[in-house]
This record gives sequence, C-alpha cells and structure tokens, in this order.
Amino acid sequence: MRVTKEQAAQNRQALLDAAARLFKERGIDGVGVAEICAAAGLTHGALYKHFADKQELAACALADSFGRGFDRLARPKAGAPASHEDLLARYLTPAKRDNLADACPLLASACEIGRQGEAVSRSYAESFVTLRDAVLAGLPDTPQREALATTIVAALTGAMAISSGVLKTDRELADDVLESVATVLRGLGAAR
Amino acid sequence: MRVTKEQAAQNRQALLDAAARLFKERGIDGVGVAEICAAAGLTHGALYKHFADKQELAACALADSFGRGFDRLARPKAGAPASHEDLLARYLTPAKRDNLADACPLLASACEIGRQGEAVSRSYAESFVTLRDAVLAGLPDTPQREALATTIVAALTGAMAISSGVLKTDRELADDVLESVATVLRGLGAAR
DNA sequence: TGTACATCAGTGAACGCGCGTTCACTGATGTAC
DNA sequence: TGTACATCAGTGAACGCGCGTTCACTGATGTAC
Repeated sequence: MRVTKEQAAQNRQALLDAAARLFKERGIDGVGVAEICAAAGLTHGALYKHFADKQELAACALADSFGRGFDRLARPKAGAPASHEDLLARYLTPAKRDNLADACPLLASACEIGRQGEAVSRSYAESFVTLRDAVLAGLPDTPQREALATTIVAALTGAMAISSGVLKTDRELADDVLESVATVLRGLGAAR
Repeated sequence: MRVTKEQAAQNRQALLDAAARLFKERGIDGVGVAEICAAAGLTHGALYKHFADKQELAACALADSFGRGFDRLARPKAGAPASHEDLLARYLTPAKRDNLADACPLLASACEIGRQGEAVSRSYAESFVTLRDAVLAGLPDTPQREALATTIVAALTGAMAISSGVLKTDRELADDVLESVATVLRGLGAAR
C-alpha cells in the first residue's frame, strides 16, 4: 500500500540508520538485508524501492552515518575546528569499542571496505579525507603536518581494530591498546 | 583411501597455506571451505579430519601464517632484533597491499577478528603481542617505549586497512597513505 | 619376511539454512479534471 | 470542493545459490602375529 512522501522519507532514513548500526556492529557481509529491513520496521522487498542493491545501501549508510557523527563532533564549538584532544577523547574510548554501532564507521568498518564494491570505496574515501582534514586543522603548524594527520587517523583506525580483535581474549590488553595510542597521539598533536 | 602419515601432514599444511592466503585476500567470512580444500587439492570433507571446524582452521592458519612471516623477518640478521627500518620497509609497501595474500595476517585480517570466535581472537592476540614486542626491541630507550610500540603497530594496521579501502577509488591517495605513515613512523622510531 | 586385518585420511552425496534479488500484487496517496 | 484514476511504497511468496557440516563408504597404510 502506498504511504505519504513524508512516511517514505522516514522509512528511507530508518533503513539507513538500521543499516549503519548493524553494518558497524557485525560487518557489511555479516548482516542480511532482511534483518536490516525488519529493524527499520519494513519487509525486505521495500529496500529495493529505495536502493538499487545492498552495495548502494551500504555506501549511502556509510556516508550518512559518518556525516551525522562528524557534524556532532564539529558542532559543539560551533564553527571552530575540533581540537586534537576532542577527537581523541571521542574516538578512542572503550565505550565506543564495546558498542561499535555507535562508533565512527571509518573505525568500525575499515578493514572490510577493500572487499566491497566501488560505491562503498568511494564513500569511504570521501569520509576519510574529511576526517583527515579535520585532524589536520587541529594540528600545530609543524613540517609534515599532512603526513602526521594521515598517521593519526591510521593509528585511530588500527587501535580500534586491534582492541576489538583482542577483546574476547584479553580485555586488559584491549584497553591498554586504546590508552597507549591515545597517550602517544596526544603527544604528537602538541607542538614539538 | 588412506594416505601415508607424511602425505597427511603435507595435506594439513597445504590446507593451512591455502586458508591463510585466501582468508587474507578475501576475509574469513568471504571464503568457503570448499574453495580452500580445492586450492589445497582435496575435497571439502577432508578438512574435518584435520580441524574441528572452520573457526579452528582460521585460528591455526592465522598463527601459522604469522609465525612463518615473522621468522622470515627475524632471520636475515640471524638473531639480532629486526631494525625499525626493516619492519617498515617490509610491512608498508604498495606491493603487500595489492597482494594481501602475501601480507602479514595482522594487517590483512585485523578488522574482522572481532567478529570471529574466541580461538581466532586468541591466535590474533598472541601474534599481536609478538609483533609489538619485536617493534619494541627495535626502538631507542625513550620514555613510553611500550606505548609507542603499540601505536606503531596500530598505525601499520590502520594504514594498510585505509589504503586497501580507498584503492578502488583513488590509487594516488592509497599510495600516499602508505608513504605518509611510513615517513612519520620512521621519524618516531629514531631517537628523539 | 609374509599374511591377515584394523585403522583412518580422503571422497562425494546429502542435510538444512540463510542469502540477495525478483515480481505479481495491494491499496492508500497524490493528481488531473 | 468532489470524483475518477494513475502512481508507487510496501508486501510476501518464490527463485537459484552457496554456505558449513555430517556421514556412509573406500581402499591404501600401518600393525599384529
């Protein structure tokens, strides 16, 4: 049965939200379209009225999830670039690792992107550049600022992946990884 | 039909090798047991005579692949700890990224480990600690050496993941990520 | 050393299951008059 | 504003397919005598 335009737009957003959370939590290949649609309160057929296929849904959900999180990060100071400290405090917490659905898709989904299609890769690349540039804006005016910003994002990404990976075996080690990386990055962000 | 003990041991190793390569290339969840067995020259039923299930195969393949690569890394100087330079030169190359089957399983498989079972997580954690300690051995005697070693491994991991992720969209960016991180880590490894 | 037989690595058909996607259909919405 | 009808978001059965795992069977190996 047909629904109002507003309802359809809400349903589309519900699909994006459910997809983003589930994909971050269990991976793009680890969640079926039926579960996503059910979480959004729809049946699986409805998905294909909004997105061409699962890949397009994944690409859109990644962009949407990153955009919302990034806006939230940038907004507090309303315009002023987020400080290096802010970024670390928000990104590298055990809470985010324990609940990847709430984390940044760049950190939660990093490794599987290479195995996805072009649309997902493009969406990921755009978000990466945005985050890297935000980090760059918060760095002091040192030589090799660009390379440093890239390294910081890489370390954030790797720290979250490693911490998640060893969590089932050794929670202490998992927490130590996050702490260690945060400490070192804090030092790198300060003027040298 | 029964085979000799030597043949059986060879077959087991062939399974480990095929599994490690395919898992690194396409992810643990991205490869079926039938394909692994075929690559090892066996039928799928044979796998369960060597391993309890796919998870155990994954855990063993990760440990085996890491161990072999790590021995190769440590051996050249026969006993002397690998220099920080050596590690970077071997780990962070576009060639490894373009052929993940030949890369270190810690870098190629990082993100999906959190979604695997306990056995895989344990195997991953052990390999991580081994690599981190090897990096530590190559670092000068500065304060916070431990945290720095962890951060270096995290940055290596993240760099490979990000570079693989953006490769389909922007090869230049992908190469830049590897170069930038290598440059910064080179500086971090030198005495400050 | 020669023979009889138990062992067991490997085979391949079969299992139930969940996957992504398609499609004929429904019926309220939105629009043309 | 009221009516007739085309549009299309959402439904749910059905599709073919590949997945991990099981299991009865095979037949050369390894062993006991």
